[in-house]
Amino acid sequence: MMELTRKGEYAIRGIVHLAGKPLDSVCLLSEIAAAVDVPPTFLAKIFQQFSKIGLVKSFRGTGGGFMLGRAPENITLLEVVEAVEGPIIPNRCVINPSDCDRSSYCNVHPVWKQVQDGVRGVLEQVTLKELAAGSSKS
Amino acid sequence: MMELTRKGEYAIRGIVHLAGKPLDSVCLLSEIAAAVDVPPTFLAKIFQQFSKIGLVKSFRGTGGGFMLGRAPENITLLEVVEAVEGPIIPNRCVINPSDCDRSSYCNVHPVWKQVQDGVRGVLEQVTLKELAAGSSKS
DNA sequence: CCCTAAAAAGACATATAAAGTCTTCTTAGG
DNA sequence: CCTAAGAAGACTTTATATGTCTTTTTAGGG
Ligand code: SF4
Ligand code: SF4
Repeated sequence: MMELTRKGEYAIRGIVHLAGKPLDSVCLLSEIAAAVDVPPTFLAKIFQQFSKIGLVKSFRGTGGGFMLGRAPENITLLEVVEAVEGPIIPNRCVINPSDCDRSSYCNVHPVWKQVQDGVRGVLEQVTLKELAAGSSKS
Repeated sequence: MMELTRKGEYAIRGIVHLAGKPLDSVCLLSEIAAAVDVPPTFLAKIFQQFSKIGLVKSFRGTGGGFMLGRAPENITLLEVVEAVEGPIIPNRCVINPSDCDRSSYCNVHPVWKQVQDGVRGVLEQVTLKELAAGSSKS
């Protein structure tokens, strides 16, 4: 359980690859897709999501492509994951306690909050800069 | 992401209910299902899984039913969850690094191990005894 | 102005997994 | 041998994951 989807995995690979590039260099989607071994059409969808929330900047037309929206040290893995997978929710009652009648007295409920905080805490400590370290090719 | 399935949620509810009963009392599946608001046929499947690994003991025929396999303070939430949901795997490379060519140099890989350990750590600290506290009726 | 290169958008298709049901079989007590 | 349970497995339905395809928009260059 608790498994990251392919989409999430691809998203991370893609943006980490971008983070390994020099800042302000525009990168073709096709180039990224090939480098990280992801179906280009699928990665396109993912980068569109990134673009909407500003995690990456996109440029259309000739000479277009993608670049990182912010400095890699200011983008956390948590942001990336939540951008494409949605919030970290170990159980639905965590985000919406009224979903479950039992939430008011349930002893399990707080455990899921603890799990959520734990996972978020780990992912929040990791930045794209660290993740890209060592994989910078030109 | 990271969401527990209904099956997992039901499993917890069911076994916690059982843990709230006096030890050595046999409990009907139908009674449990009604008490925790789960489709009886579905809960049956879940308890069969529990039974196979000894988390609960089952008795067939007239006067049959289920009872907890061990004392509730010796059963952790982690065991219950993993019994029905399988191991906690934030990403497939965690359980089988050879799945991914990149695992040898990937900087993301260790983060998922950290997440895994974190989640397991939380769930391992919680026992059925604590979860059942306060919900003992008869 | 037109042609081409690129991303954006949305409809579509397929595969897998989750969620639940149904039927038949086995076991045990009375 | 009849009835009350759980065991087992096939089956169905629904939702999600994993893509693909087509069309549109945007931008640069001749
Ligand atoms: S029973 Fe408890 S853990 Fe389960 S959904 Fe309700 S509040 Fe959450
Ligand atoms: S790229 Fe890294 S995180 Fe992703 S599957 Fe491979 S080893 Fe795991």
